[in-house]
Amino acid sequence: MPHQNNVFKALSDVNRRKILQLLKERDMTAGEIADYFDISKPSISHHLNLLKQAQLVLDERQGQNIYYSLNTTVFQELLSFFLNLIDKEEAKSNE
Amino acid sequence: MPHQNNVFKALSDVNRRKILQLLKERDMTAGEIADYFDISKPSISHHLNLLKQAQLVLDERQGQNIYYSLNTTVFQELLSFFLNLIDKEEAKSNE
DNA sequence: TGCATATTTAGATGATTATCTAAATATCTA
DNA sequence: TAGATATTTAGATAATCATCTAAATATGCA
Repeated sequence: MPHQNNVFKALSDVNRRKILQLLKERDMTAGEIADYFDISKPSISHHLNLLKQAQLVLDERQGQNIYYSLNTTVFQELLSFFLNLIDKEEAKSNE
Repeated sequence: MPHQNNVFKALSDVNRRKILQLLKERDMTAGEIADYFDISKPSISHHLNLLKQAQLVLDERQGQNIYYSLNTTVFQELLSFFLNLIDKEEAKSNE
């Protein structure tokens, strides 16, 4: 159960959202991910760490590489957040 | 069509998310909203402005008051963002 | 063991951001 | 029009954050 604030903070950076989009297609190593960006590897590592703290991604070492993948569990929570806002709104307009 | 980055930045602050939760229940004036917080009115005004730029809220002046309300249109976009991530993930696991 | 590769950690720096107080603007009403 | 109320704007400050380089850690392999 990640702190909701961590999740939204993690999503507030365009590079981190781009990482999520990449991982949507397939699991990737930190190095592979870094190749898609113009920023340094330590910066990518920093972003991956924030995504990990938010539990938006999972990591698993395989030899020298660390593979990152999406953790969709937390996305379910996010969906609930937004659906809740919208549902209440619709309920209100039906009053 | 707000810039996606504005939307996520707007959601990245706990006070702004709390404002959205308040507006979920009913439309409120800037002053009424401020009463729910320990921070100054100018700070609340700043947060409302960011939410407005992200088009997450709408504002309408009525006399001396300015009423704020949720704008659910943009939430639909956000839902699409997350549903898209989850859908692709499920597609991948069905391969 | 020693070297190469992959990744992270440490520490510094510049940019962005949340917050404040003071002042300005808008509206209402006597 | 003058004073009161509601809200925003301006400008300053402290905290947070994204980024960098250099160094440390982890693993694989000859």
